[in-house]
Amino acid sequence: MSPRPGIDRLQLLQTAAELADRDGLHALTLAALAGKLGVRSPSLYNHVDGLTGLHAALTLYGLQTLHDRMLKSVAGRSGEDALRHACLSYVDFARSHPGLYEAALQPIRPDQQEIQQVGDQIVELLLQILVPYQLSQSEALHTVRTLRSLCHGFSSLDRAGQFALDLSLDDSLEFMIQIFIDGLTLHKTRQ
Amino acid sequence: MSPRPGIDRLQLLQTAAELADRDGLHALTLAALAGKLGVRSPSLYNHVDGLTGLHAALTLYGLQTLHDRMLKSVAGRSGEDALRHACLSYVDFARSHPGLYEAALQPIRPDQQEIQQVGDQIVELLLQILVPYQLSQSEALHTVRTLRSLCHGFSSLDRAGQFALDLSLDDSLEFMIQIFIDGLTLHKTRQ
DNA sequence: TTTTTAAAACTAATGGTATTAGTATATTAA
DNA sequence: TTAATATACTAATACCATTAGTTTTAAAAA
Repeated sequence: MSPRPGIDRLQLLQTAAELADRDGLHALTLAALAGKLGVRSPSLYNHVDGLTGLHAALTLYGLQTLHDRMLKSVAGRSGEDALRHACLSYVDFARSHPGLYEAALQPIRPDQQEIQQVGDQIVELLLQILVPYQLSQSEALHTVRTLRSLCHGFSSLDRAGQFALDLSLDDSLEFMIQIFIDGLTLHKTRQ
Repeated sequence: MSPRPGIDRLQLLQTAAELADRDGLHALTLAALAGKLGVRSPSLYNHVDGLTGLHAALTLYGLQTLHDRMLKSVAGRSGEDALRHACLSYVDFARSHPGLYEAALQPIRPDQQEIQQVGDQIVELLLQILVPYQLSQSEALHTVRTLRSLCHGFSSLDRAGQFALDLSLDDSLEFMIQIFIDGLTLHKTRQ
């Protein structure tokens, strides 16, 4: 045990995520976080390495949460069903935790290995789902990039208010997943 | 003519874009921009409405530039060829102007009509390209959302360093576009 | 040519932010 | 009861956006 309890790290991350979800990642300041935790800003430096460190911690926390959600949503499913639910859980997470999701996809530096690892876990989860499609290794990786682009692009554009038209978002999502699955199926049968 | 020339607005936007491209949008401060323009920060308030106004101006400028690039790249092309080049020019713009592109896709408020309009122009350009596919109106709009999600997601993940693996980005992009075209083709033939 | 005018530049000042240095405190372990 | 140490604190600095008020400058009017 520590000589003084201090702030719980998980509580710090959850509070930071709350602020980011409510007001946007840009509004997550050390001052605001400290205020909500009932502490002075400099005290936070005992737990995170400044604002940059807080962002990095949130990136990791967000990716871990995203991976967890996706993992649970595809448990017991396979094939198209798994693919569909992987996308749905991805988009659902981004929609329900916009600030944390934004933090999760902040640019990462090559030396941030722990973050890289969680990203790799997500890639491997998707690769696992794609096994039934019997793709070559490079094809599978291209497919994962396509899947991630689709889910991230949709989530990101939605949050940015770029889908302003009066047209169901859920229908669009179902449509695009189907286009992807059809494209992949056609690609496979052509070989 | 004005009673005093002052800073050229286009030059202001270009300089701001340069800074954003080089150091990231978050590093574009009024202080930095003023410094590069050889002027004091408060003077910028004669040209833009603070940092928020600068961001809004960059959003518009970025979207206009993106639309212009796409328009030129699909001139004289049609069908799959046009579709492919629309995606390629989109991703190319995002890659070569990361800061300006990031600004272009900042969240927009409903009252920013001029920005909305340019966004609509991009949507209409894509709808035009999709005419040969004879889609219903709602299908066409879902398709445009899919296209934009793919292009934005790919560009955004690329910039964020999420495509770390040693695998050709250009190959992934070509693969992704082909999956989309195949999926759309299959969707059409099924009706 | 001289005067007027208005936009654009400036200085000065304020408040908010991150960050660092150094000090006080509280809790565990000896 | 005391010593050690992680944590929180205050104080201070530097940078930033922003506002208010003043000065400058170039074009238009006289």
